[in-house]
Amino acid sequence: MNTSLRVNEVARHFDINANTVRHYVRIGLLNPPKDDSGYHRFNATQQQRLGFILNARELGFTLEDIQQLLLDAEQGESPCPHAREMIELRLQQAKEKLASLAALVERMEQATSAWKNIPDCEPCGEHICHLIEGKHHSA
Amino acid sequence: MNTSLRVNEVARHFDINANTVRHYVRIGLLNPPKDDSGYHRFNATQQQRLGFILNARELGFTLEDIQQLLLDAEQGESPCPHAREMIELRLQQAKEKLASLAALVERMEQATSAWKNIPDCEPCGEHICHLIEGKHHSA
DNA sequence: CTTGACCTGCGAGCTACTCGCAGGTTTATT
DNA sequence: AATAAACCTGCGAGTAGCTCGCAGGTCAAG
Repeated sequence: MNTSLRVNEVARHFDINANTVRHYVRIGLLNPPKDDSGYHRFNATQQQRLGFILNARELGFTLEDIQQLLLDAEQGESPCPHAREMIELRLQQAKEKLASLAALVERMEQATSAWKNIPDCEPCGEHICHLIEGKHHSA
Repeated sequence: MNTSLRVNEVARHFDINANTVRHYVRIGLLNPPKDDSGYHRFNATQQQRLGFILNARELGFTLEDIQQLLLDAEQGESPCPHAREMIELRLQQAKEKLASLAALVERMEQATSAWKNIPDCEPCGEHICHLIEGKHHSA
């Protein structure tokens, strides 16, 4: 666990894209020191940080949220209160998104179903595509 | 219907943000001619186009999809075959997104529920946030 | 000492807007 | 007619979270 990995190695270890790791470094979520060749080196602390980031991401936190939690911990404060607040907000947002996405799927299914009984339109200059412009999804 | 509206007027008419209209102009979805003062003017054709765009958007087509459909119609071909193909793909993608989002909401709800019985952690240097790093969401 | 495989950080691009801004247009007031 | 205020314009840049491409650096083998 005291090994110091390079970007590609740590990415393989966590089974993620190396570019994702580079992205987290770029935006400051990770701060791996550089070696003599100028390559980023991920020690145990940075590896733990990355593990934390991936866990938090799985729970719907944004990268900015995660940055805040890491900052809390660095400054010796418990990140838990923030985590509890944040997940409540993110959960609510996720539910809203879920609802609107479900509504979209519903609209799409109704449209495809209705389109089965409608022939293709010939371009007549009056409409662009009567399938899409039709009234069948406004009722 | 033969009125020629400016950006803000047409936006109000369709109840959308004027910047959205400008965006569509910028990416070429709309091609309103300019008047003597250099302002975009939306005639009946452009207004119909915008209406079509909004309808298609409601059905889950991407702006690129919509561009293709408009191109079909401009070239005198029926856009319907493309529309049928596209909506099938977009529907499938929307369903996948819906499933993963539902799974996320499920994980978040389980986590918040589990966290109710766990006190805040004090920073001890061993972990970053035991709520997030805990095993309760990997089981 | 050179070939080649592998790796690096960084710039730019992706979706569909949304915001801010310098500056042009129009209208009301002096 | 001049001017100030209100309104509107197009365009540059920013948003989330990656993902890709690329010029160039590193390193072991021959």
